[in-house]
Amino acid sequence: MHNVRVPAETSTWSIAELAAEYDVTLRTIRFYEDRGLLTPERRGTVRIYHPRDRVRLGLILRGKRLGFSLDEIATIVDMYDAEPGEAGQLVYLLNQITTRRAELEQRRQDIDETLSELAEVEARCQADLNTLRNSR
Amino acid sequence: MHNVRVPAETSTWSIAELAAEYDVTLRTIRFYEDRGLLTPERRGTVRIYHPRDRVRLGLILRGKRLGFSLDEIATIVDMYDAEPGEAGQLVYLLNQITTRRAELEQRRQDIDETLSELAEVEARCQADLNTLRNSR
DNA sequence: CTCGTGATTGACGCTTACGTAAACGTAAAG
DNA sequence: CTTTACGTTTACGTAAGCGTCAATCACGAG
Repeated sequence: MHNVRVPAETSTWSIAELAAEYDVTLRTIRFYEDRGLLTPERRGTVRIYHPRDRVRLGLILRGKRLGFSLDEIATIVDMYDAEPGEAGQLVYLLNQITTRRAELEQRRQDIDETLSELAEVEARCQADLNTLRNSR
Repeated sequence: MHNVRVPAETSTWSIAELAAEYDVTLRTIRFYEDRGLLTPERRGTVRIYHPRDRVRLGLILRGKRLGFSLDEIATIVDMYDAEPGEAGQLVYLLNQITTRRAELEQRRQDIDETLSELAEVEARCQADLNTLRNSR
């Protein structure tokens, strides 16, 4: 038997478990740590990932899907668990948010345009297919 | 005076004009040609860009904003001016469209999630700022 | 003719985001 | 004890997407 462990309290993950869950390689996860995006606990030399790390990995991958660079993703993700801090920090954060929001809205517009254009192409294809079928 | 040319019929552009309009470098435009994304006319050795090329450049840059690779962009952009062709081609195109649509809708969902989370962070920031102001 | 402007083709460099060994440690199972 | 599974660091390799010279034409103005 394969010794299917059902840990009493799995609020931590190994690097392999996280990799499997998000379908990335170990290399990728270690690389993100190298870039300061993840900071897992160390038990000896072994990495232990906590819920916080898991959430951040999800955010990182979503950022990637949106076409942000890892540097950009770093500033975005760090906004999520920023300490209250002083007024200057807060104002900086608010400005960052405004900037990112503008970018995201631009992207959404790009998506909507592309989707409607794809719909046109699709309609043309369907029409051409029908023409082919009728001329047979 | 700077000899502001107002050509009687500007349905073509130089590489510099296109670069200025889309705010990219000449190198970038030539690179896209190298990758088969643009195919300008040649007058001697000089590149002449027609409306078709201009449109394609716009599509390419939009694709980049959406985080697609140049290879992916190539297949997308080529769908736009695909010849009617035979049934197999049309079916292939329709499948491509389905795939791209799914990707785009995933991205839009990513964007919406990110936007609403940014709104939360923003609210927290504003609240913290108010707290700071009141405790002064 | 000469100069300035704008174009061309190499060709090498650089950053990002990992892939891919190589060489090694550790702990449980057989 | 040896194997197996899983983890580690170090380090070189690579593909994409341009940046950045350098050397060279072509042409209109003066």
